[in-house]
This record gives sequence, structure tokens and C-alpha cells, in this order.
Amino acid sequence: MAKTTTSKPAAAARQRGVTMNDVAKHAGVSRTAVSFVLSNRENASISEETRARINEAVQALGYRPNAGARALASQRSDWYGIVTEIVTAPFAVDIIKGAQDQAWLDRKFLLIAPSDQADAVGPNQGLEDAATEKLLEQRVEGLLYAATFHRGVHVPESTKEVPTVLINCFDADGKLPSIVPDERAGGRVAVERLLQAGHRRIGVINLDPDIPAAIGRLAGAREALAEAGLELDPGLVVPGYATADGGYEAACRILDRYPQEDRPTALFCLNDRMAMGAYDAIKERGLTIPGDIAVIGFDNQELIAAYLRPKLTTVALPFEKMGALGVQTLAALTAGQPIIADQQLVGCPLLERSSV
Amino acid sequence: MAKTTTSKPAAAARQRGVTMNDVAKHAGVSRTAVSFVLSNRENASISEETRARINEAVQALGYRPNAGARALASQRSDWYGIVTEIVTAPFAVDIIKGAQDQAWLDRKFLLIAPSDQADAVGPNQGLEDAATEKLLEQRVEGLLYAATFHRGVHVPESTKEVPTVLINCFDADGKLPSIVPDERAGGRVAVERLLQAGHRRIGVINLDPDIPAAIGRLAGAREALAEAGLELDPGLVVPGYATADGGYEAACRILDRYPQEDRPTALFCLNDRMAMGAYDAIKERGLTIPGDIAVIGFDNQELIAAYLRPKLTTVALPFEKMGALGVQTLAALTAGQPIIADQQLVGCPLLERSSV
DNA sequence: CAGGATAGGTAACGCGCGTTACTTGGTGCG
DNA sequence: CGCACCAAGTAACGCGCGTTACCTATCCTG
Repeated sequence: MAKTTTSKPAAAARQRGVTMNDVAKHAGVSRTAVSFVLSNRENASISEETRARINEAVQALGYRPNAGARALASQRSDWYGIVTEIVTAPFAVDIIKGAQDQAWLDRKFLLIAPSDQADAVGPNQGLEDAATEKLLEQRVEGLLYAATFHRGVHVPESTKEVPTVLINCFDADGKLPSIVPDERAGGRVAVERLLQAGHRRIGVINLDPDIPAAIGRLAGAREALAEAGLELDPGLVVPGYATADGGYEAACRILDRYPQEDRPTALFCLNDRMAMGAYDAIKERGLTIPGDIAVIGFDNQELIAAYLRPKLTTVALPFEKMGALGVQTLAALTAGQPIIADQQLVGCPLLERSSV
Repeated sequence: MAKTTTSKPAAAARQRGVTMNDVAKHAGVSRTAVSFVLSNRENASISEETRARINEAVQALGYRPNAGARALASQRSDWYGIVTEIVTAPFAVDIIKGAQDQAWLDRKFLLIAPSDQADAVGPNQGLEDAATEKLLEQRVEGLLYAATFHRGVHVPESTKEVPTVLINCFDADGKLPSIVPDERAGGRVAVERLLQAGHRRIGVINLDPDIPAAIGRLAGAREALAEAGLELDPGLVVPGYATADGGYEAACRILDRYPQEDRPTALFCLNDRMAMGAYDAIKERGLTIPGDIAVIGFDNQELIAAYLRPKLTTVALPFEKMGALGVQTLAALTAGQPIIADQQLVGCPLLERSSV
């Protein structure tokens, strides 16, 4: 396995551009022939022998196709673009990973353009126009928009020029197809798990009640309870800021509100950060997890859920899957297939750890 | 602000490609003239009037330059490529953000290519070749390699064809310039902070002692102690797995090893995950933070450090800055400037929160 | 043995744009 | 009036490649 210094290819390529012409000359054929074998044409009509000679020449010269020129000539770029503020927020970066991997499989290149967070809070909630523009200049074949958290967004007009799919967000004013987590089913599976463990009095630490995550997860929780013939005691639902401190305070309120015999035996925290705070509130009172109080979270923020003590049982947001599905959907659209559904829901799997 | 439906531009552009020729016709000039005003040539010699006419035509038709064609003709792509496994690991995604933002400022486009984690553990520790190859096919002007954690890497041979900079890693066998965190200075500032708070017996929860992070941070800690006329008691340095559990166990050992009067009054945890575990060990013993034991971490993993109770004082890894500096360095190299230094160290700032 | 059908190629155009060389009409100057 | 000069603009080439139309030799068929 001695590393021979026969890296002539690299040396040759370094001097600014081995082209198909060079390959053709080296192999003693026309450039067209080279193009044919490199693109594996069906009706090839190139003899095995010259095909081999050409491949040798490619190796020998270290030829590397010029993607730009190819795109120009063939009128297709093999690029998708994704506009996202996610780069800023490690939280949902798995969307990108899922999309990347899927694109890679389809031999597409994913161009990632950052979207200014600034816009996201302003009156125009749209993801950034400049990024979209840049991507269109690259002649991407399709566009993806990905948000850090599930919400409605406004998308730039120019988007209408190419197929577009939204991930973890939905078109607030149009009909663009979108991929979003099935919050309701997620809330349901969480509470079902608690019921299955024998809990009957379940406290819920809520998020801002107006966002899709809160609406869906709470509805799911109610469904699960209803099926068990139970109702959600309004006193057991407390709102919290979406932080550890918020979770701590909410948990304190919920735990101190009732005499011990009425105290909930389980807490459904609508996100993991709040669960983190709830842990402190519970431990502070000399209670154990899950012995005295079971806790279940949502989001599966690895850095928290997998490192809390005991490890947090939680419902995962399917970021990676959403990213992959987004690319698949986009591929279908660019291939001219009709839109399957305006909104595709992706399941949120329960991750069993040790807090229930 | 009524939204008029005068989106003729979009409509015009939709039908596959408004070109410079179309603009030229619409403005009644030659394509060359259009090219000149769009690229803002110095020796323009285009009258203000026709320049205006051309710009109007651009607006009217919704013309958008074709980046690929431009690259082909001008022989420069305005693209940098970054090969990284970071997409997989939210941990260091800020490197990408920093690089993105800087590239955006320089009007460059950053192509992000995923690197298979698989390779990173194998005997060939190199970041993936396929990704590099793909990027070179796009004719990127420069390459960046970014790793999730500070270490030596092997880079594909083909890399030598364009300027290359390593971020958060260094070339294990060559001379490629790299940007890495100043671990030593970071360790030093952490311990200095503890000393300043009056601590004299400081425990250290170490990482795998062979990795650059551990070597540097520990050396820095020793330096700070030496300057205060102190030495690091070997019994106070315990190794730990780089997880919360590892930190918990290490903290238990260190806390239980000494009678109360000899017990360290502060713990320097070489990463935040271990600090998270140390918190539990401390609280379990009925001790308070920072009253009885001060804790300082490293890495500034926001999801942990900012949400622990009390919030964790820690030393930040300058991911975003490293990303930006990487792009700046690359810009200098592509501009033909000589390499400043083989290895640029970036400072690790102390983030004061509430655990010291 | 004429005629067509194939295998095995090649010449040449165009993708959209940057760029260099060239043209043209007007103006200043001796 | 003749010449140089400049502002204003254009024709035309080439970037590297995909693709279509064409061309030539060989083989088969009737």
C-alpha cells in the first residue's frame, strides 16, 4: 500500500483546466465521442475499445467535468436551493442534513442560502428575498424553505418561477405544498405513554397557546385522555415561557397548587427546555423522577434530553425525515408530477428513555 | 400600499429565461452595451440616457443574470466550497454560519458539501473525497474544511488544486493553513477567573488527555496556577468521559476523595456536558453552586450552559469567528497573497453567568 | 451486385455571457 | 480644410459542453 507519487493527474489538472478537448486529443477521437461516453448515452454506438481509450485518457489527464458549462449546455443545473434561517439555529439543523443526504442520493447539489433572522420578526415574516434571488441566479431547479420552528411564513413572489416546497412551515397565503410535523399525533402518543404507565392525573406545561406546536400537541393530549374516558383538568394546564426557567416556574406552580393526594403524578412538558426546568423543580421538592413524578418532553433536543439525569423520555420532531421528504417532494414536482397534498404530515416518534 | 398585480416581470421571466439579448432588444441597444452597464465597467462610455433605458428594460423584463454562464465566460465562479461533517453535528454549526455571513459580505456563494462521518473514524481520517470532487466540479475558487471538534485531519490530494483553509482542525501531514481555537488561552482564562474569585483548591475534570482540546486547556490551567504560585494537585485532576454521566462520576470521585476541609471549592470542567453532570453530583450532596462549589465549563453549548440552573459560566469556542476568519483567509489566498501563518489561533472568550 | 441498414464515429451549432477589437459620427485645433 | 481625437456603441470570438445532423465504411439481403 505504499503511496506512490504517481499523482500526475493532479499535477496536470492544476494548470487551469483540462477540458474535454484535451481528453479527446489524448485519446485520438473527437470531443463528441468523449461527451458520449462520459454521459453514458443509450444509443451510444461507441466501440468498447475506444470507450476504454477514452476512459484511460480521462484518468491520465485527471479530467473533471465543468458543472457550470454542463448546466449551460444542457439547460439543467442539478441544483436545488434551500433558503433557511436554520444555519443560525442549531436546533433544527437536521432538516438540512436530511435534505442534503437525500439530494446527494439523487445526485443533486443542495445550495444553502442563509435567510436574515431580521426579516422573520418584522411585519414581513417572509424568508429573505435576497437569498431567493441569489439562488434563482444559480438557476436552481427547485426551492425549499425551511423554518426553525413550525409556523406560517410568507414567501417571496419570485418563488413562483420554480417548484417550491416548504419544510417545517406552511404558506400563509398561498397554496405551496409543505411538510410539517404531526403535532397532534405527537401530543397524543406522549399522553398515551403516560396513561399506559398508569398515570391518571397529568399536568401539562404549555407553550404560547397560539402557535401551531401548542395547538396541535394539546389537541392530541386531549384526544388521548378522552379515549381513556378522562378530561384535562384546566387547573393542570399552565402556560410557560419556552425556556428552562419558564418550565421551572410552571412546574412549581403546578406542584404547589394541589395537596399531595391531588398532585399530578406526571408532567407533559411541551418542549424539552421546559422539561429541564421542571426537573429542577421536582428534585428541589425532594421528589424523584420517575418514581414520584414522571416527565415527558417534546422536541428531542439531544443535548438536553440525552444528558438530563434521568434521561428524558420525549417525542422527537422528525427534522431529518422532513428534510428528506421535502427533497423527494421537490423531485416529484420538478419531474412534472402533480402535487400530492398541500400539507404532508410527518409522524413524531416517541423516544423512550428513563423519565417515565 | 395596495398590492398591484403588476407582476409582469415574474410572468415574463417564468417562460424559461430572459436573456441579455432580450434586454438588449427591448432597450434598442446591443447586448454588449447591456453587459457593460450590468457589470458597471469603469471605462464605460455609455451615456446616462441609454444606461437608464437599459436599466428600465432589466426591470420590465425581470431579467436575472445566469450565474453559470457568467462563470463560464469570466473564468471565475465567485464560489467557495466547504466540506464538513458539521451538518451532522449541530454542535459546531456556527462555523458554517460565520463562514456563510462572511462569504455573503464578500459576494461569494458558499457551497456546502457533507462529509461522511464514516470516514472520520476509519483509518483514513480524511474528510470525504467525493464531496471535494463535487465541489471542484463546480469550479470553486477555494476550499474550506471544517471539523466538529479540534483535531488533525488528512485532506484529499485533489485539494492541492485550489487554495485551501482548515477550520477547527489542522493538516496532519501537510502545510495547509488552519484556524483553530486557542485552547491554552481558554484554559488559562477559566482558571484565572476562579483564582480571582478566591479559589485556591481547584479540581479539574479532564477529557481524553490526548486530544488537542485537553492538552491545551490543561496547559493553560497550569499556567494560570503557576502565575499565582500554585501547582495543580494531581489528585485533583480526574479523567472523565465527555458526557454528562462522565462528568457526574468524575465529580463524585473528586468530591468524595477528600475530607471537607481539603475538598476543592471549584471545579473546572473541560466541557459543558460534563459540567452538567457535575451539577447533579454537587446538588446531590446538598452543596450549592456557586456558594459551596463554583463550576466553570468550556465550549459554551448554549442549550446546556444557558439553561442549567444556575446558568453556567463557561469559556466559549469561537466557532462563528473561526468560520469568518476562514473565509477571510481564503479570500486572501485566492487573491494571491502569501500565507500569513500556518496556524491562526482564535481566542476563547469567557462568558460570565452565575456558577462562579 | 445493387441497395439498404447498421456500427462507429465527426462537424458544427448554440447555451448566456465577458471581453477585445473595431466602427462611426462628431468636435477641437492648427 | 485636414487631421487627430474622443464619446458612444457594436461585431464577433470564446468559455466548456450537450446535442443534432451528417458522413463513411462495412455487412447483410434479395
